[in-house]
Amino acid sequence: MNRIIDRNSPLSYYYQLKQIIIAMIENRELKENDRLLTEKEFCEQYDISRATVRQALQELENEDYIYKIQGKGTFVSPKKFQQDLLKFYSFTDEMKKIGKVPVSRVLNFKIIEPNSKIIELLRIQPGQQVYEFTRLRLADQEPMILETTYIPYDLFPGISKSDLEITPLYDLLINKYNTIFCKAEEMFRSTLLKEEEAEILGYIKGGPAMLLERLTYNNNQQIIEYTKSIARGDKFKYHVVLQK
Amino acid sequence: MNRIIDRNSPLSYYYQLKQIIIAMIENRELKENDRLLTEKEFCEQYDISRATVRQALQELENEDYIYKIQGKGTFVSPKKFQQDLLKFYSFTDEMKKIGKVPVSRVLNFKIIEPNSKIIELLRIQPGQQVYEFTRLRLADQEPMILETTYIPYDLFPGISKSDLEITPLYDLLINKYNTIFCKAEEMFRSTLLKEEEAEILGYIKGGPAMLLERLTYNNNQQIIEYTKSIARGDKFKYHVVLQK
DNA sequence: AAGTGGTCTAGACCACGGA
DNA sequence: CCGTGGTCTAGACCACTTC
Repeated sequence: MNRIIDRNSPLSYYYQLKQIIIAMIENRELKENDRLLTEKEFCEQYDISRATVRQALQELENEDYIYKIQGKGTFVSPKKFQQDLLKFYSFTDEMKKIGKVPVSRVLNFKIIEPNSKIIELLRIQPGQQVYEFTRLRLADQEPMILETTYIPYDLFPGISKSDLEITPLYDLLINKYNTIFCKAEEMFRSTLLKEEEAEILGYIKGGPAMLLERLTYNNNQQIIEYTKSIARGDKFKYHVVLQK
Repeated sequence: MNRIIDRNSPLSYYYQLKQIIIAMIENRELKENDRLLTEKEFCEQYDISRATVRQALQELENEDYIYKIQGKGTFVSPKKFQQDLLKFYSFTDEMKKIGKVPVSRVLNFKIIEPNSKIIELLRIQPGQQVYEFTRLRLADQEPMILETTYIPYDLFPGISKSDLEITPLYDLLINKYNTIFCKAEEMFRSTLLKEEEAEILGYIKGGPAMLLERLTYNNNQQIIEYTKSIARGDKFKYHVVLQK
């Protein structure tokens, strides 16, 4: 990435400036809430007019890369969408919200050669290894959800069972592996509890249950996680708000 | 709404122009895909500079009120979110997508004094009447979903059973009553089919089912619909994508 | 008072679409 | 070709924050 405006480029100046600033944010040269150059400084440094600088900054603000405070300056946005996305799926937060104490037990932790269904879902090559682990989520010591997760080994080498027991999965991927979550896809179906599921969840065989499948993507559009969950139908509900 | 820029107003010119244009769109003086004045014409008509006009139009484009086509002009956006919102819930569209023929049968149509649960959900006053009707949705003649809907009578006086049989509900509310859909809230749970539900849906008692509840809001934040649905668990799945 | 972003002007040239 | 929106300049004054 050239850190100057190319006067012969077919790309507009404001667009080139945007790309320069985005690159600095994604390279971590600029971190969350860091202050950018002032508009005047951008004008001088890149020898462009203030209107051009303002167009670049305005678009970056619209795209949530930065925020502006009059009289103070322009700053790098915290990654709010990623937070929202994770909050959306956070068993821990949801349970705390309704005053329950969340606990997660790792029942099973393996590194395996996946079957063809998992290979297809994770979009990996045959022969690539994946983590497979099953977690039981409890609220106030009552079993709620049984989750089995598949994660490509190559993307996150060196995760151990004890990592999972200590640290929430998403915290691990974000902090240890610098992962950025960009997209998630989730599917719900109703089903009936099988005997072994009923036993683990402490509920009756044939009881109502929600079957959830989740695919999570990073900022390179790679699939970083596939999780299949069984949630107790008497305890679990799903709420969506759609608003402009 | 004054259709001139007030030079003494504390409001900025571009903001005043935005409000003028929004008012024209919401008054239906400008309809979907109508062309607006050109930027030059706005400059002349309101005696402001082109940069000011462009700021107003840029923000309106960001807010999806308008779209611009270089060389052609600026146009009023179709109400895409409303379409998306409805598409999201449109049984008809979903079935067509997978090549099934959707049919809807109105099993029951009444105007009632609602019970306290419905009064609370619809946020109406005791004594106000509501429509209550039950529809069975079929795909290729196979029963899929059983929906019971409650709608405040006062907001939409004069709906008849035959209206519902002829016209999709949302088309009726949009076109006959000029309703604008702004927000919807939906809740899912797993449950087991009761005997009478199983009979209507042509499935086994105790079979898996999805219980859906939906609240729909108009642009005045009034609740215009509460629907409780039972969907066959073996036929129905729900898919969500979250993306920045 | 000095420095920041917010608004606004008057003017220029370019790229695209249509007659 | 002309009219449209797209980009860019150089400069002005205002409102807000900090010192």
